[in-house]
Amino acid sequence: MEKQIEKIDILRHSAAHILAAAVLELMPKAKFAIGPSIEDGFYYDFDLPRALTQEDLAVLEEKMQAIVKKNYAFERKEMPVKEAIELFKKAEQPYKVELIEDLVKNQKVETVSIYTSGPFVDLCRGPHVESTKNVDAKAFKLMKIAGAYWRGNEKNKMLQRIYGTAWENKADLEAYLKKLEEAEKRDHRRIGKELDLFHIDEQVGLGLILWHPKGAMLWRMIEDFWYQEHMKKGYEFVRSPHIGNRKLWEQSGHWGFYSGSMYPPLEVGQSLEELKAGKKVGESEQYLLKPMNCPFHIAIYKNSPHSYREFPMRWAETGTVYRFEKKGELSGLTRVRGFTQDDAHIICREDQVEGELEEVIDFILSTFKAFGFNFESVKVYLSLRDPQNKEKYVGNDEGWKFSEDILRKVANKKGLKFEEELGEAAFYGPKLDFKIKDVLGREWQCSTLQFDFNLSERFDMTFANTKGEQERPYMLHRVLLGSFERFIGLLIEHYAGAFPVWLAPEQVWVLPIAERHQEYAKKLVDLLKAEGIRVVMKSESETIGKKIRSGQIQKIPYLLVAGDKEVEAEGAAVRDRVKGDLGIMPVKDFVEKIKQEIKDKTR
RNA sequence: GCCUCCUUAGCUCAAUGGUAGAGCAACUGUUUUGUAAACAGUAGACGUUAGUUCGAUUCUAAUAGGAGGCUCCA
Repeated sequence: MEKQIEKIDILRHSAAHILAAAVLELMPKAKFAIGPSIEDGFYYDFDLPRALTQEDLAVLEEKMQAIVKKNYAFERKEMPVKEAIELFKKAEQPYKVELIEDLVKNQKVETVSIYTSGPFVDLCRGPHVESTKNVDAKAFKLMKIAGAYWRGNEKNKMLQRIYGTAWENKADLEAYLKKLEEAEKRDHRRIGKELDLFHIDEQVGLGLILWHPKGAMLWRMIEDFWYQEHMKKGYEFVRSPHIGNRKLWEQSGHWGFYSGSMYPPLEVGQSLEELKAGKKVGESEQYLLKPMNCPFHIAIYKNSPHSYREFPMRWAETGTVYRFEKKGELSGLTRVRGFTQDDAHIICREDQVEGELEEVIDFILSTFKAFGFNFESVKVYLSLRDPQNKEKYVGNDEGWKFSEDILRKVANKKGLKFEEELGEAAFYGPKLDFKIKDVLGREWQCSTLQFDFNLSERFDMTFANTKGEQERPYMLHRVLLGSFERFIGLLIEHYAGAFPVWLAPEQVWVLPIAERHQEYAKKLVDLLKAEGIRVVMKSESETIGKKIRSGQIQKIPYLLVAGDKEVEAEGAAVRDRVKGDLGIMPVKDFVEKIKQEIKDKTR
């Protein structure tokens, strides 16, 4: 079904045409590609005689405003294909000609529509606003210049893309710009620095995260929770090494499909000296840093014969994997080269698949909930095989049909609102992907539930069925968080660094007012520590106001002030991160309160 | 990897073709404090390498990192 076109999209698309008209004025030799509306704005791709600069953007904005003022009508004209091709050939617009030719080829169109606004003529399906004046000259802004490949293909020419934002009125534009500014403050890279959680060190290597004590504590809390939940759900834990023989990956098929994004093999069997001397050793072997955990779990399975009675087997591991992502693709914690998956493989019989899929979906939903992610902010995709492009996948058609159908069925049964995406499946099977948006609106895959009907074949996994015959099991691959790195990045942004008590690396600071309160403060600290609460003593010779300020900046859930009154009352003045001063509370009451909150994961 | 932009102290920022200035943080001392910044002092930086120039942090180029796109994302 076609998506309904919103009024604001029409406005944005019209703004894209106005931008193109401005570019035409600036560079009459410009060649035009495409210019759609997008979330919050629009873009237009150009092939230009020279590179655009920041100054050009300002000039183009002025030209756009002038075009708006001129009040050009957007005039639609239906035109036979031949005539349109002629028109754009004459205008030396090869990209438009190519677009029309493709429309003819793929959709068998006989006419195309052309929109004219003043001197600018464009191939366009429309619709548009009536006139350039319908676009508020004060409600759009050109944001940035970027490169983009023609038709999104790396092998094609890179065009220059101008991104803009457009709104119905000035107030909306300003609100949007303000929102961007606010989003920047929640950026996990910024908060990671402010709260001293992690850093990426040039000397260590790109995309490799160094976790500082507070960040590692956060990780620990998440991981502890993860283990607890898996125990409850009947999972067992396995562990596997960081490297493995290349043959393993050849057998799995990963080497054939994805060696390009693996770290190059380590040559093992020769010494460093021999390597330097260029000596090849006969029995040298190649080892790979593992880009995923599955072959190891399969090896564990294959170590002994299995019976149908053992199923389902649910084997989980927080396994660190390494993928050599292209440099330009790396981004903070969300796209890295070394990361720890909260992986699990479920090996089961055909009659168990559906139930297991359902249970994993429930597990995913409850996990998101535990971390405060509102499910509306999670996008779900059913990633299918592209039947046009079969060489990217293994396995037969029946297998694909069976596994795709069952995933769709279960997703529907669970009431998931999902979009289907062709060509996004793993090479060994279809999957359900759960993506969370970051502060800039980019979606990042976290959970994924993959139905694999191929690796068991490739690795010759078997079990004895009720008749004593050998049968192939099915295998589900799944992660809930995705990777700790990415998930923590998104979590930081979700909470803007103000983690709920159960996750906060430092839950309580104790702030003695004067020197004479140090001893009492120390007693408080010891008491809380004995209760398993993560507490820090702030004994610096600073004013109480200063200590409170830094506690607030560090987003510590509770600050306990200890002065004369508290010593007297054998309590602590509790300051809540959000509510402020709660007054003096008996220590026991506070311990009970915070322990309850930690247990309930409420705040 | 490709396109555009950015890189000054631990952090946030300033200035300049004639060897850099501040706030916070750090350190030392004084202060002993009542719910978002006590006072004084000390130490600390032009990403790297070339080029232009009498002289480069400033201009140019390369390189390394970073940001946003594109591509990719098992």
